[in-house]
Amino acid sequence: MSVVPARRRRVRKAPTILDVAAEAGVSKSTVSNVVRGAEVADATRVRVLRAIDRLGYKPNAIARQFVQQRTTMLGVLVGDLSNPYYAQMAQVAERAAFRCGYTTMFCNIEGEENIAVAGVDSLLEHRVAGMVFLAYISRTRQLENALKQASVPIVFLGLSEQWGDSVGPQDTQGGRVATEHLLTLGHRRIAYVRTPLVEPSGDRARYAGYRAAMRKAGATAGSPMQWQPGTSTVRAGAARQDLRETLGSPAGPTALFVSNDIGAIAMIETCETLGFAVPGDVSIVGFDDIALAGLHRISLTTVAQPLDFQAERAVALLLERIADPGRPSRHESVPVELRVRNSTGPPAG
Amino acid sequence: MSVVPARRRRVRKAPTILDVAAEAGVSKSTVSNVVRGAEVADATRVRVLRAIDRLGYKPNAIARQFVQQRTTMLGVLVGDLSNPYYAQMAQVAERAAFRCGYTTMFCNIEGEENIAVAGVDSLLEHRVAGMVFLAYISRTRQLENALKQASVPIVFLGLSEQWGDSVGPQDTQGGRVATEHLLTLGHRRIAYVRTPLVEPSGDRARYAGYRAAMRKAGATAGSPMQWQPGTSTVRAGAARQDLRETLGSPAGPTALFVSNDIGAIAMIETCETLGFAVPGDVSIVGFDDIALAGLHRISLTTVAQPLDFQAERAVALLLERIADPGRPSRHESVPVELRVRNSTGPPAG
DNA sequence: TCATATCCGTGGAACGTTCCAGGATGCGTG
DNA sequence: CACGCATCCTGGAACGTTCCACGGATATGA
Repeated sequence: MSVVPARRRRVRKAPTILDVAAEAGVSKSTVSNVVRGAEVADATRVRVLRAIDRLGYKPNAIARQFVQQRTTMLGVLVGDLSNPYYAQMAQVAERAAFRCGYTTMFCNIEGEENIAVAGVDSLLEHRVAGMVFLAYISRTRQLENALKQASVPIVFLGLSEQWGDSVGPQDTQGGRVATEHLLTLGHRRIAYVRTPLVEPSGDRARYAGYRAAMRKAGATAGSPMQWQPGTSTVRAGAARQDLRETLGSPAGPTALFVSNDIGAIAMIETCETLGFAVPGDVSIVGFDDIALAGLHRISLTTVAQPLDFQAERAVALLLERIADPGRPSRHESVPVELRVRNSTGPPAG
Repeated sequence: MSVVPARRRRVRKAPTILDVAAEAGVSKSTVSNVVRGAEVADATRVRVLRAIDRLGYKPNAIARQFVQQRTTMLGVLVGDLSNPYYAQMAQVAERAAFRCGYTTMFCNIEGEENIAVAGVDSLLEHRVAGMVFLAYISRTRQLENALKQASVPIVFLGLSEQWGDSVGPQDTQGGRVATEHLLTLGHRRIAYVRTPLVEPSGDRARYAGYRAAMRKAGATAGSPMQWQPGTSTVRAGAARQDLRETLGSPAGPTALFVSNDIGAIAMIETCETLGFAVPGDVSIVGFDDIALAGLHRISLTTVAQPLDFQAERAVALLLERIADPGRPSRHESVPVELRVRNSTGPPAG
């Protein structure tokens, strides 16, 4: 009876570097060197590679990450994957990361803070090398703390942020050109419509652009109308208004600037359901230029922001910071561009 | 001068279980027990929890996974996140996995086999506990091998497969009801249009349903028309045809059954660009019922498959198999339902 | 021939956790 | 008091890799 405790048996245990070493008749270090692409004499290398092939060895990334005390995983906190705005950025970010040898862990936060906090925790427990924050959630104290206490780099994508790195569109400029487009068409009563689907700071900047353009043209800027897609009432300040009445009244807006495309498309739907033609009775401008906006049937005039480019930059910034954590934080804002389509036209009458 | 090699120093090293143990005055095992929720006397537990809080300790999932020789990560191979069909399923799958304590690693394969193979490799190196295959790529030998050699469970989502588990829609039934709908409207010349955006086996089944319905009604089923969205030519067998001529000819189809919604919506665009009204000149039916199809401006008649339900089931099947690898493989096909909207109507004349 | 340099390969420590056998303590019972 | 038992905690081994200092050949130069 052996005193040595039997090695726990497993079904079809995956071969390790030691199995390969034995098979090839070299030390584990040599196998490690081959796998990592370090200098090894050619003859030895092929011997090892053959052994790897015979055994079907796959390096254990978990063990590697464990010993190296760092991972090649990025975490992505994404607001809502079924929203094409996020989906597209998420996709590009994943591709960019993969190209650089990083895998990507996603966490859908669905606009809920507690999920977001749990997601951050989970990502940190998995020791991701960095995080991409790609969400519109209005960050409360708890989430803010969770993010700030995280000892890993964070890049904010689609918005600019005081701390960490960030990549976002030129929101103010975008708000301005959208509004100027409507003014040029002859509109004077233009409303700014805010939906919950946009990040608060970006929203404020877009509104600021709108205000600036209105003021410059001598038109009166209204306060933002809050709108929840799917409903037909809006809130302006404390007052609730019925959308049908608002648009139907003689003093009502002839054009709407909705702060994001998903909201703008939903607004087109709602307006038409209420019997207002777009752009005949009301012109609508969006923001983002998601793929959907370009469909003929939709044809939304919008402010295009280069989603792919931003996602690429975000990953690039993140990797730079991972490589050099001491680097001062960077904030990139990328130019936007008006895309005129068929949801806007001159005001009626 | 000390002979003992100095422990490599790191900036702000994350606290480990040992730091917590020292802080709380207990052994590392006790801390481990607290963290894992094992039985620990209440007094000790609070002492440990306080220490955890003071130090800001976060369990190291990498180390845990390493010692346990298994992870709580699922890999998802997704065809194309910017396609809402996948995005929605991916989102639901991620949520379901997260609820069960699993994190999700995504890999966008973008329809390219070599990316898919590299992605599978990467997921396996990270020792994911299982994989969800959510893509339309036609699997060539190499990818097929990579998947089969993977020693982890795989579930195919959105398609049925001979091996592994799978969850998919009742494709044949769906093809039948879509076709019957058009027949009922009075169409006799109905074409089946295949785009590269659908998984081959699902496509074949939908076509089979179409054929069956046509035969039963005494109409002649054509061979599938291959169509690449964005172009205006189709291939039927070996022959290339111009879409404008095809639809314009007196013997041309009065209705199209496109095998997926993204393709169907693109087809509406193309038809209208070519001057054919939908549904006036040509009726179009899709398959999937993505959110987009329900927009007023699109209003696509389509075969609805419960995407959320399928994604949930796929994760459930995967976790069951992870828990019991010996379980016989399961294939679930879920019922579909015709959703009649405004892209179909009686044939012209 | 010896010293030195170069080239390749090796062995051991370390990473942070889990798991398990067993130790310490306290309590009830014969 | 001795013993058994329950309760609670502990220490060590193991996981698969990387990294580093070192070792043994072989070549080079004096």
